[in-house]
Amino acid sequence: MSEQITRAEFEVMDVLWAESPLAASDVAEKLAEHTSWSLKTVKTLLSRLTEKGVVAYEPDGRRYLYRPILARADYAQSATSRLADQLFGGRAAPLVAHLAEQRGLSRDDIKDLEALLKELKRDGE
Amino acid sequence: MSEQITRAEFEVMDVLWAESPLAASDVAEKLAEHTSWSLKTVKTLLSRLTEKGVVAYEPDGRRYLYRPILARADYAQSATSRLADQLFGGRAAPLVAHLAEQRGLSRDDIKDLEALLKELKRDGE
DNA sequence: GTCTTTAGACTACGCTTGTAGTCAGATCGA
DNA sequence: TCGATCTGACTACAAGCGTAGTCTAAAGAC
Repeated sequence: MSEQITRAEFEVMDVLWAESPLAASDVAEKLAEHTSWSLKTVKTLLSRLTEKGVVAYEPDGRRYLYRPILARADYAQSATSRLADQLFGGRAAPLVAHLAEQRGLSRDDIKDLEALLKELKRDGE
Repeated sequence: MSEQITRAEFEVMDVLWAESPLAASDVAEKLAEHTSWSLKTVKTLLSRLTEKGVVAYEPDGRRYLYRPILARADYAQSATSRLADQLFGGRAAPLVAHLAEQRGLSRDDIKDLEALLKELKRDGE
């Protein structure tokens, strides 16, 4: 269902995922911290996102407040799946292996993963 | 360094990663198994990939043989990292959690991951 | 009540991407 | 040797994307 979200659009979504609803100017302000996009640009991106059905807006006086429809977790899941399918035949282990190889996993990462695995094993039985 | 590889370009790379060097017609033939791209399309994609510096070619009679310069593992690593950074703050565990939640992990996946973790722990000490 | 500001609507424009088409030279088959 | 064929080089073109600009109506400043 959900159409492609582009890089620029993702940045906007990420702001909305962190806090919503927000007016276009608020989104632009947050984005200004790490981009140099004009308010116009941000508004265009918001329009495209609403066209794509992943952001909704409601009137608030003479402006709109925007909020995500697509949840971050859903987006994360589909993006992760796509990557796993494309590159690793859908398997998780080689994916983690690549992450580990490139940057190493912290002790905490390993602990989290172990806990996760334990839980998965319990569920699987 | 490596520029963006698009979806269509990735399909071409995937063929070359599986077997190389190949002539354009061979690549097109393999791709025909799951796409309906014309030979022309495939050639355009190969040209763009060589422009991007991720594919090299050598003359072979009156045609070229293409081979990947960018290794599959390198691409996989950078794509995986990008995803992890974008969506999971660079952490592996939540990434795996998402994969697991959506599709479950097979017993083999879990075994592989456990082995990988054991190894990582050993290395870390 | 006019002037300025601010919001959204609509438009723009060059670059990238997906998907080819045309042209010209080399080669092959007869 | 002469056309058919195959290859690469170059060109095309619409849709998507990054990045705004203009137009217009409403609201606030005085």
